[in-house]
This record gives sequence, C-alpha cells and structure tokens, in this order.
Amino acid sequence: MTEKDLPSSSKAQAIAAEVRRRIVDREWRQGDRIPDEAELAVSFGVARATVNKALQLLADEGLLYRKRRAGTHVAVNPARKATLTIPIVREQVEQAGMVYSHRLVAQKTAPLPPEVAARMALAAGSPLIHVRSVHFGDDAPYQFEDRWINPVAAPGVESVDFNRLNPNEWLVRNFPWSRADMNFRAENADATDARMLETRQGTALLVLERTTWNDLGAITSVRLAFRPGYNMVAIP
Amino acid sequence: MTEKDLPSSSKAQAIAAEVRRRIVDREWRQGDRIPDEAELAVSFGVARATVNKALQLLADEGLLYRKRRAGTHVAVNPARKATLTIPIVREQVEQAGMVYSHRLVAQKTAPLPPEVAARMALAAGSPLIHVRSVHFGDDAPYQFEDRWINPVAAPGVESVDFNRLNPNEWLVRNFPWSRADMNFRAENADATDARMLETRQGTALLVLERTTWNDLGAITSVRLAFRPGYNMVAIP
DNA sequence: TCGCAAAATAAGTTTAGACATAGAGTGTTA
DNA sequence: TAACACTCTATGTCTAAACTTATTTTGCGA
Repeated sequence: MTEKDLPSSSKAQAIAAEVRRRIVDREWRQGDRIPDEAELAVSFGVARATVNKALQLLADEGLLYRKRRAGTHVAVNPARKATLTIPIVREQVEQAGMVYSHRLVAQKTAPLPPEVAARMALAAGSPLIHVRSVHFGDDAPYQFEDRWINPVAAPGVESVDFNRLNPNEWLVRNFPWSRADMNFRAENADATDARMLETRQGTALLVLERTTWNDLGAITSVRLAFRPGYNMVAIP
Repeated sequence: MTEKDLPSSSKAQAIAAEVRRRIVDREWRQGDRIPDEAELAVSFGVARATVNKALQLLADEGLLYRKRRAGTHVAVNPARKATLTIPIVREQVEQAGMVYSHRLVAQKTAPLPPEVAARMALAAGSPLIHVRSVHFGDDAPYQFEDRWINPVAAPGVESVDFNRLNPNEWLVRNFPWSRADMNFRAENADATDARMLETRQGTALLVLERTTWNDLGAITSVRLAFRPGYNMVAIP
C-alpha cells in the first residue's frame, strides 16, 4: 500500500478524499478503528502533520471520531454537518440576476417588547431603534425585515437614514459581532407579513431570527421573513 | 506589541480570538489590510504556521479575505457562515429528554414520481422503495418522513424491515454518502402532513429536503416535515 | 478482587525551515 | 499607450522533529 494518485489539489485533501472513499466503499466500516496517524503517514508517504490535517477535516465533517490515545474511529452515527451562508440580501438578489431595491417601512425609537428583550438580554421597555423594511428582487418582495437595534452597542444608529443604505449592510459594515445566535422555523404569515410580502395571510413563510452581540451587549435582533416558496440551500 | 494573554486553549485559537477582537473593536476596519503572517508571527512570538492556522480559521468564518501576494484584508461585507448539525432524529428527540418512538406508515416498491426523479437524476418510473414514517417524541409527532430509496445504490433495502430500525438510521449506518444536497423551506401542511403530524391543514411546516449520493448514484431522497413550531438552531 | 498509580500511546499542537504559486507590480518594447 | 514578460512577495502547503496532554492499559499492592 503506497501512495495513491492525487486527484485533489493538496496532499491533505487527496488523503481526505481517499479516506472518505474507503469509508464510503466500506473498506473501513462504521465503528472500525483506522490505522493511526503515524502508520497512515508512512503508507501515504507524507508527514504526520499532513495526515493529521486530512483526518481533522473528516472529523469536522462528522465522518470520523477521534480521541487521544484511543485512536481514530469511523463514526457510528455520522451526524453530518451542513453550512449555511447567510449573505447580504442585496448580494443574494443580485446574484440571482435580479434588480435589487428596498423600501423602508418604518424607522423609529420605540420601547422594546418583552419577547425581543428576552432574546437580547435587555430590559423590556428600553428605547431601541425599530426598523422595518422590505427587500425586493425585480420589484417583487423578497424578504421582510423587522429589526431592533440597540443604540448602546451600536452608537450612531439614531442618526442614520436607512433609506439610503439598508440596515443590514450598515450594521455589517460598522458593527462586526463577536457572538450570534440564529435559528429558523416556519410561520404562517400574519396580516403584516402578508401585506409586506404581497401574499395571503396564512401562507407558510421561512423565518430566520438572529441576534448578534459585541462587547457592549446585544447589537441587534432581527426577524427575517422570506418570500413564499423561498428555498434555503445548505452545503454539506 | 508583544504576546497577549492566552485566554483560549491553543495558541492558534488565542491569536484568532485576538484578531477577532481587533476587528470587532475596529482597530482593524473593514477593508483594511492587516499585517502579513511573518509580521504577526514576530509580534505574537509564535511560528508563522501558527499564525497561518489562526487566520485560516477566521477566513473560513468569513471575517477575513486572503489572497496570495495581495495579503490579508478584513472582509468588507462579511457574509457569515452558520453550521447546521443534522442529527439522527432519535438522538435529537432523546437529547430533548423525550421518549422516542416511530411508526412505519408505508413501505413498498413504487414507480418514482417525476419531481423526485429529477432530484435523484434517475429515470421517472424506476422502481424504488418508498417509505413513509412518523417519528414521535413522548407520543407527540415530531417529524414526518417521506423517503425514496434506490436499491441500486443501496443494495439490500428490499429486505429490510423498517419497523425495527428506522430508515434514517439504517441508511446512515450502512450507506455513508459522498455527496449530498440539502435545502429547506416552509410549506403549508397538506392533508397528509396534517394527518401525520396531528395538526390542521395549512399549518406552516419547516420542510427539509435532502438527496444523498455514492459512487453508484443517488442513494435516497427524503422530505422531512417537522412538527409545527419546530425551531432549527444554527451555530455561527 | 478491587482500587490506584505508573507507563504507554495516539492525537493535539507547535516550530523552523523550505519550496510552490497566484497575482500584483514593474519595466520593456512594439 | 497598450500589450507583454518578468520579478517579487504574501499566502499556501509540506516536512521532520519535538513536546504536550488525554486516556487507556498495565501492573502493583491492599
């Protein structure tokens, strides 16, 4: 067993691909312990660090389970991971070949409602900037955005005109976050959603809710309702 | 500018954290070019490989943009990524502290409908195994699974009794995939969804659709409809 | 037989050094 | 001035060697 052909770009990736193949082809079965890094390094004719990199990759994918001293095993129930890219709406729309536009529906300071306060770990009733806007692709509603922005963590919000630059981009450019939590679900469109997205009340909408933080606390909490039929793609 | 305190486990992670901090605190601003690896290595008192690892990490996160010769820049519009873990349903239910059970609704060989055929790149009408089952948590419907399995890519399916082991686990254990595509959306429950998930027709449901492949072709294509109100969490 | 400490081992991480390579910058020439 | 080839540089990747650390195994003693 010496070096294989190198179909992929780097040696590490080639080794990862070969190990993946052995697993998929059931040469190495679920639960099996695979040869240790040193052995693989010899058999592939590379340094151990290179094998390590390859195996780390597969472990991140969830295909391998590694433990010190115990060795590397093929995962029994590979709970595979998928990556979601959350792009800037405008870029997403433009990439789909549509013309982007957005309409600011409301921008005002308002007392924070309790359920948003809970998500942001702030006191209910605190004065936050409440922004609602709709993003369009070729003049059809694409996404309805309902956002609360904390002027403490994002100083300067009060005096921004979100008609020019949409809140998403303004925040992304000016307030990188250090922590975020994000989740999504399906919701039946309420009256507002329906009006904003030009659809009927009750239509199933994919809703993404995200709260971001920096050292000063919660920056923003947003609810994004996508247009009916929107399909989110995840890459394994 | 010498070494900082090392809050995290490894040096690479500590450096990544420090760089992240400088970006979040706007010491390094969007679009700025940051010092090159060699310089950072000196200022942090580590080897270049360690700095490289740290910066790679942040580039994967989408926070940095790196190009040969041009250097490393702070991303202008950081389209951040989030990771979804798609666990085995049973494990997910049990982790939530509920008792798992599942009910096989149907298991038969049937001609492949056109839209599924398209997803699997197979000829419509091919005989595939069609399995429908419901997963329960504490006797409440948790997920409705509608799955097509290709006996060519997954030999042995014909003779498996999915009453004992659910199709998801059987496949995961026996047919690791090499490629998958996955996407999700919101759908209004149709009559079948409603019956299976014990809800009303029209209820918004989070639907995940996934097709997996190995060398022999498409293994399986599945539509998972989650119980109403289900919340999917993504980790940044 | 049980409990515990010591030894062994495999992964995890780092280092210094080397070479590869994309691609920005520069200078030459038509 | 534009097209082209050349140079140079920052990242990308790999290596060999060492050290660290979690965990299993072993072996000793009660």
